[in-house]
Amino acid sequence: MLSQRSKYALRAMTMLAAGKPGELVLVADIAKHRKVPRKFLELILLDLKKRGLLHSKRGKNGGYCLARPASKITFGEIVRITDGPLAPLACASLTAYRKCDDCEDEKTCSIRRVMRNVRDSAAAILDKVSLADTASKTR
Amino acid sequence: MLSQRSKYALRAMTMLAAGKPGELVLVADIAKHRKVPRKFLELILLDLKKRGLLHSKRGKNGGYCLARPASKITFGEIVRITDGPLAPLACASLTAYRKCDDCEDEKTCSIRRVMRNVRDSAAAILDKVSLADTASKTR
DNA sequence: GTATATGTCGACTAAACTGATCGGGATTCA
DNA sequence: TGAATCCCGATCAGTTTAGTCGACATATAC
Repeated sequence: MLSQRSKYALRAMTMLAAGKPGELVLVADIAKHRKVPRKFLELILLDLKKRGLLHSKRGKNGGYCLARPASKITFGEIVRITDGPLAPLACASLTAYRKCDDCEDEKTCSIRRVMRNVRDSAAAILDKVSLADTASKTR
Repeated sequence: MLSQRSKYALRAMTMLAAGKPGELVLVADIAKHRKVPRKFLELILLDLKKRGLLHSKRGKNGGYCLARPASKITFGEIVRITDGPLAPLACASLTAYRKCDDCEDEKTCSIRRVMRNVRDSAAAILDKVSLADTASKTR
């Protein structure tokens, strides 16, 4: 299950995708419209910014906007940033591979094989769906 | 990502599936061969038993065995017992549906729609793969 | 320059969860 | 009886999660 963090991130991003590209939106506005605790949202947006998904401007009339066109930001990216790898097992992850501690033979591990399939099918969806695919329906 | 619990459960179950049907196996043996902390494994097996996946016998010459043919026990069942619903969001779950707190219109929620697809594709795999599919390769 | 709005950031907290251990109880068999 | 074995409640340390607080940096408007 996705963390609250991830859910909030997705909500915020779909809201930004629904507006005009480049238009700055206040953290407070996102928090209000998407029902996200304000201060918590700040942390999440900051993180998304550091990972290159958002731009921000400080000071008066500041705010956040998408760093790229909505069509170039996928659900997969957002989820990986806020929740970590998609794969159910680290040894089945592409973006965050790590060898199992106790598994001798990765090649023949049927658990890994199955989980790799799960990962692949999740990635096939999440890495294809972009914020643009949701923008029209979200407002 | 799957919890350690789930990983241990899957390892234990594949081991039981690899043996003769109905043959009793000691917790201690599973713990040893699958490198799972013994006491922790007891809890997990007990849980799987309560949910109808395992049979056990107490006392001398006791042990655990699968409660059904390996072909009738799926990865999906095991994961749901040890890790909860497959869906990334409760509102996208079939077996553990719960309405989103803050989502007004489920019908048009694009986040939900995407996550429902992810759930469906994961379930399509995990509910189809059974322990029998792994048994031959696991020994 | 000053005031003010706004993002930035580190520290902090309470609660829940995770992974695991301990000690003993109940049951079965020989 | 006694050894083997599953059953079970209590406990625990560490991590994660969700969220708050307060101060600071920066930009704009005046």
